[in-house]
Amino acid sequence: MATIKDVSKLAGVSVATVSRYLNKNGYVSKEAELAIAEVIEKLNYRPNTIARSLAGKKTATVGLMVPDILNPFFPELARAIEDAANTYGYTVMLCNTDNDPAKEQRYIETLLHKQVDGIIISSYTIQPGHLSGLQKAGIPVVLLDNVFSSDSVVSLTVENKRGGELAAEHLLELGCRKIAHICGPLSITSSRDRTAGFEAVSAGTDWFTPSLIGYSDFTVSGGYRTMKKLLADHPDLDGVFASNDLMAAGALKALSEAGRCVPEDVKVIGFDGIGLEMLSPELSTIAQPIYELGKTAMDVLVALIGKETGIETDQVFPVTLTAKQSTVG
Amino acid sequence: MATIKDVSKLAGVSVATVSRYLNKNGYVSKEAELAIAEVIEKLNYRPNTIARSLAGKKTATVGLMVPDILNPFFPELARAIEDAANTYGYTVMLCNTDNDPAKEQRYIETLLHKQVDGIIISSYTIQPGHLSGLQKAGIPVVLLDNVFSSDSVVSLTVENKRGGELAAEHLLELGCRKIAHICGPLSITSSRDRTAGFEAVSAGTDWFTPSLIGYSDFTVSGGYRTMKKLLADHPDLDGVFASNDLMAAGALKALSEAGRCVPEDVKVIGFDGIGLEMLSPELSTIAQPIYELGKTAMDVLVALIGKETGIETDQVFPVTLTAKQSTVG
DNA sequence: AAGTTATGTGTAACCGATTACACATAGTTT
DNA sequence: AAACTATGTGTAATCGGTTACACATAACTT
Repeated sequence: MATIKDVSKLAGVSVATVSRYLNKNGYVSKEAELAIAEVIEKLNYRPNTIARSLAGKKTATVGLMVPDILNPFFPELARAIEDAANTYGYTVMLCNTDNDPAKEQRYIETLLHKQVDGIIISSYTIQPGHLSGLQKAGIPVVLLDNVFSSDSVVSLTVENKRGGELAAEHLLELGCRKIAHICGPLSITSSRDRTAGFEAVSAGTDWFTPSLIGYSDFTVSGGYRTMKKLLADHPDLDGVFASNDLMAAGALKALSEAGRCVPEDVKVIGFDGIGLEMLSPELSTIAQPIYELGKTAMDVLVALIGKETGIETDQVFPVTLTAKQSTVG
Repeated sequence: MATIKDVSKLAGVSVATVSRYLNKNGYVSKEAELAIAEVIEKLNYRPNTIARSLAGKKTATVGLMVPDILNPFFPELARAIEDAANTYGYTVMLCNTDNDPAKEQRYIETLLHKQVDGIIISSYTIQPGHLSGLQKAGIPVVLLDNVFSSDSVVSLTVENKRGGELAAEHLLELGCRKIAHICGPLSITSSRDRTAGFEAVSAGTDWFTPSLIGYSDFTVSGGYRTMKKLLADHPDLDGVFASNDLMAAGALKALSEAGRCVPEDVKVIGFDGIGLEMLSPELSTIAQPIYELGKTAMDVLVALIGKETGIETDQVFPVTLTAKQSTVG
């Protein structure tokens, strides 16, 4: 593989001039430019990224840490981030953390020593203290769905509480008079907020009782089990709001097995807006702008890497009601 | 961040000795060892991966190219590969190619210049010629689901044809007497093989006719549309084999909308074995050992990177029938 | 006792880029 | 005409490691 030296020799200039040409900084004469361009073409020369990183301190690589790429929410996010990264000339390193703080720490260390230019973290378990190594090294971080303000850490979230309200309101408007709620892990802020939104709307109604809230874990099987229990306790329920789409899908399955028709007997709405087009009936949901979240995360990260100032440290994105067959038939 | 020089100075030895200590090659005395270990601990020193790569030609990074991480097959693969990579101390760069040869080429170039140690490619469109740059640079490649023998390129596939046979046999054994087939893109070898397996079993029967085969595209909506058409042409069909699980899920949806009960009226089986636990009824499938495929891909890649010899260039993995509600109730 | 072999260490070249600095020349100001 | 400024280029240090090679000493061989 050709090096910058080969190019400089063949083009009859110094490596400095070639480097200036490549990076478009400093002066380079028209003649030199042409000569270099020609040689580069001829040798099919591409600068060695590793050497460039060592000298220039930039790797054009970002880390993406997600709990588990198997959860369909994260491929959507990853895809958006990868697309955006691509347009900026960045490459993405994928890290599955399993929400295991030890694994998270190991990956942060690894990414730190691989000198990624920035990191996007989606994690329920991360704590401000875990990021101190990155802060010290001046590596920018964008946090998804986990807010803790701090310099050089930007957080992106959605209107989780408003989403919970929207879901409850939607079911009420459709005539539901006994709405159950499958809530996610209480350790997760956004999960708590969604439930809070639901409660804000339901708590005042005559049908509401705390046992209509079933606690679950954001998985399909968890939603399935919790739905079964709710059905046993409240056979007359006519609406269900699950704090994420996977649990909602599990609820649909439990309802179908129990012989309930959706949406005729029971209306179901989820949260997230992941593309679960295989479901029948199709799932109504409170959709997050997942692609936009991912893209913005990357945009912001690139801005931080470029030491731009005036970046909002906390951005909250709107959610939108997407009514499908599971509520409106 | 501390460098090897800092360590060598504080420990009172040369950088060479520290390097030998770090890489466990060459001789290092007990005293030196202890002194170095102590200093490393004290400075919390970690070797700079970039510098190490530049000098040592190894980046401990591998590229993973997949068509689209949004297709649930690929997160499963990615997860397996990432887990395996992790145990070897490798990091994974994720690339979505969209089966676009130009994008593929760009990514190969990028990975080449980022000097990844190896690449795992899952692609329907890749051609032997596209890999010549990698071959020339001596970067090992493992190909998934796309066979073309060549040195330093290992291919991993599954018994696609046998899977098609298994699916057809399974439906026949369950009493189906008119089985439709939703086949995938004919441009994809494994897709053709699955269909060939189905045909091998069905072609001899009295009910078989070519119009029972519907052509589709490996997506949920494609499976849905094709199922509708098949139902219109053959209202009396009582079994469906789809060449992948996504199309099978689409078929289930179409059947449900058409008022057909699965598996009572129609039995459905897919192919792949991706975890579609949200479906009701749960989907029977011809399962590929996806996790094992991914893990093996990484194992083989590491072996190739280590210049091990005697690696089988073509490995074919078995498939297994997983009977669930969509065929056996 | 001389010749090997094993052990241990340091110097300096090298990987392939970037960039500070020195220097030269041409074009503008005063 | 002297003094600047803008343009253009090359030398060499630097990034932070690895490793070939030279050299020294200790431990075995015969």
